[in-house]
Amino acid sequence: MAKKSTDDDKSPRRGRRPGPSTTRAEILAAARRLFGTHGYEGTTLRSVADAAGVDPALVARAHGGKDGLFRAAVAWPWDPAEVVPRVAAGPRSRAGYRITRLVVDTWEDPEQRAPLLALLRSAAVSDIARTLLGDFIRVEVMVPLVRACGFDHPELRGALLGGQNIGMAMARYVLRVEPLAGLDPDALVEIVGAASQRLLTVTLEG
Amino acid sequence: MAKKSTDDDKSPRRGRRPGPSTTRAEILAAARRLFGTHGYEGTTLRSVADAAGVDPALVARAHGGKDGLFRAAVAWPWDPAEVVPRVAAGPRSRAGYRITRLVVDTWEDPEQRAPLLALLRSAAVSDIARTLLGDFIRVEVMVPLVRACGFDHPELRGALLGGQNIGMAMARYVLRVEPLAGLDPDALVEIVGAASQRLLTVTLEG
DNA sequence: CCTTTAAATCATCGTATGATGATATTCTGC
DNA sequence: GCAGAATATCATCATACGATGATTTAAAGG
Repeated sequence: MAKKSTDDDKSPRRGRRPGPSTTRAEILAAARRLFGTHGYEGTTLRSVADAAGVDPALVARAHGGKDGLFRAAVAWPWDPAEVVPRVAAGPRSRAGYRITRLVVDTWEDPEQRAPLLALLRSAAVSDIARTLLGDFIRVEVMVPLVRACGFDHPELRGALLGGQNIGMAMARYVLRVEPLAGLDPDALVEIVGAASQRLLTVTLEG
Repeated sequence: MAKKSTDDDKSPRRGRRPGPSTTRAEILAAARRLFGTHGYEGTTLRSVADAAGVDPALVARAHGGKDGLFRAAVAWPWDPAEVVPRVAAGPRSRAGYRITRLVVDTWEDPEQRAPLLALLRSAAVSDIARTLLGDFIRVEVMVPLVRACGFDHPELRGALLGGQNIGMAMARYVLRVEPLAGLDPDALVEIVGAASQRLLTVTLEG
């Protein structure tokens, strides 16, 4: 059936394509989508290749193997060094709401949701994901945020806040439990923000 | 190390063993351990066979394939029909604490922790796990508990509570973020219980 | 007893996965 | 304009996985 390659081509022609190449970025985008949907183990290099419309070997090499591809796919969407001081600024009595707002806004942006989902979905099996998630709480965002807001026991409160947000994300975006999954983001911030505020201010013995 | 045996090494002898067989239960125990450590995809039937000291084919068949083995491994450790009314009994002002106590007690029992870990670690990739976890919130425990305690919006509050507890478990038992991971269980109940109580009593518009 | 059923291993089968060497094409620096 | 780096596919490779048919041994039931 395939004769002349008028346009019904089936053979993608062997070497490099003319013009500037955006393939690496497309591979990354496809990987982000698939890692976010199926997690680390559930995503194969071949499925990424399919989604990106390229040869599997290219996917395997372009970012340095599957691990490298995953690392690149879950790179943090914003810079904590910039975000933490900005969110910490403001009245302490609303700090829980501001932190929750940050988390919910990030999740609600479809662009940023994929890497977070990938991280969450892979925390079970991938040491990389587990380390990144742990650092998100301990080192990058949660604990520094609590500390910057001037609350005591920043490590414990940061861990509690991190858990709170991870659980909310699991229920809303992974398990999709209704009516939580369909709840208006502002209402969600209101509710979870109040709970977070309590975690920040409740007295801790010791 | 090895028991004294005349034919001391390699050949496990072909057919059924004399005496009553506990192998099915041992396979299940090994599976629970491994699913809890590595999740669904990260656990292979061969690794379970190794851990149980048994032929892989036996593992594959004994509980009806990998799916059947997983289902058996994460069977719920207690009967919701008995537990829900018991926890619901008592003053509403302490309901959040009692619910948290139930969850923490379950997680702190090493026997019961493995299946919960397996569920949590596999929620990303396994439809079975996702369904079971969702039903835990929606149908079996959380929502019924909120309803039995007589609070309004039981679906939403149950989902929020479920998320709260899942997040706490992720941070404490999967990511093992300190000092949350090392926190005394009673102190944990005190803190998370307060947050849960708030989720039960905060006013929800609509 | 003797037949049936359950328990256990062995030997594969088909498939999928991540990786890599080989090769073809295009772009870039000099 | 040409050497070399960057892009892209093709063709495999070794490995690992879950499943299953075949066979052997022990228990159970009449």
